[in-house]
Amino acid sequence: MFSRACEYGIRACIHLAQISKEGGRSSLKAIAAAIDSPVAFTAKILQTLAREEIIVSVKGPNGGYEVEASRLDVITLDDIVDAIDGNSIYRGCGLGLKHCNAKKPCPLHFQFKKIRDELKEMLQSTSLNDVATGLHEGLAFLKR
Amino acid sequence: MFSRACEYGIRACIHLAQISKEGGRSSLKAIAAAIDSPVAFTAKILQTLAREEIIVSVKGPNGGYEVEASRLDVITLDDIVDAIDGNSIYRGCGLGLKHCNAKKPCPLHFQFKKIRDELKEMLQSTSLNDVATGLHEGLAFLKR
DNA sequence: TTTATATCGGATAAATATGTCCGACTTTAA
DNA sequence: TTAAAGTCGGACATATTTATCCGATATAAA
Ligand code: FES
Ligand code: FES
Repeated sequence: MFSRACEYGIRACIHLAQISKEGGRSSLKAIAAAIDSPVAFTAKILQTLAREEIIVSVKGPNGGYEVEASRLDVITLDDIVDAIDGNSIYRGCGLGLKHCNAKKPCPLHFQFKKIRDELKEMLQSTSLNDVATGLHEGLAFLKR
Repeated sequence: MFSRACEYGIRACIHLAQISKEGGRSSLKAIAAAIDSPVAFTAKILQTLAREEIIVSVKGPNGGYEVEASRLDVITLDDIVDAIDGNSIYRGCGLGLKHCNAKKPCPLHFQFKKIRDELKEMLQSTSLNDVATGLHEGLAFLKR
């Protein structure tokens, strides 16, 4: 579905959302530990997310990463996926034709479209705030 | 969604379904041309599909590959995906946790499950016969 | 001003997926 | 019986993704 980088990115953002909600901040190491991901690789992904202005990086002692509390409701999963994996989920064809194209569809175009639209809707309508809640209550997990 | 190999595999099977329906047979070269895929790589995939008894390989002159006409209704897209990509679409977690597990779900488990179940239903309920029809009528394409 | 703590970013390495090559084998038809 | 057409499968090559390393840079606190 998503690249590994994107999976780490989403998990990192969810973790950060939870921390940021309480006014906190999380360092690279802490994030990697929280989501059980390779530290250096996670750093790259966080840099990308910071460049795309989804998260904020703070250098120096007591530094780390955070999400602006006021934007927790605004940032959606789709923003994260788009920043890391681009729009290939939407533009790509399920059978690997150059681009998905309803004018010259692959034999599964309409079946794929239905599912993809649902995925799109889900990603676009789910904010970081939405998803950080269950986590805090111990109902969901970012590592196992 | 699927690996490239799986995309080629599905496209090859759809092409073969169309040919086999008319009692024909298609050679490796012809298949690769029909679905616009690299010949040698396609050979590997067809070998896998033949080993899994989804398609039949016929050696020698006038040989090639075919699908038993009587099984066109029985073989589903899910069979093909399973033969090439395995069950990772179903067993894997959307956020990359070891396995999808409702007892200790990731924060997006229920959202993912819904979409995945729909995909599963689609793949399991679509036979080669279903999908080869529109193709024959020029309503769908295997390359572009 | 110094020191410790962090991120930044470029180079590199390892792993996986994709793609190629070629000799061996099988089968049909001449 | 021989030649041609085709698949089989192992070894090899390339591309992409994932992961690591390390020096440079920024910043807060002592
Ligand atoms: S053309 Fe294949 S999914 Fe749209
Ligand atoms: S646990 Fe993540 S999708 Fe089920």
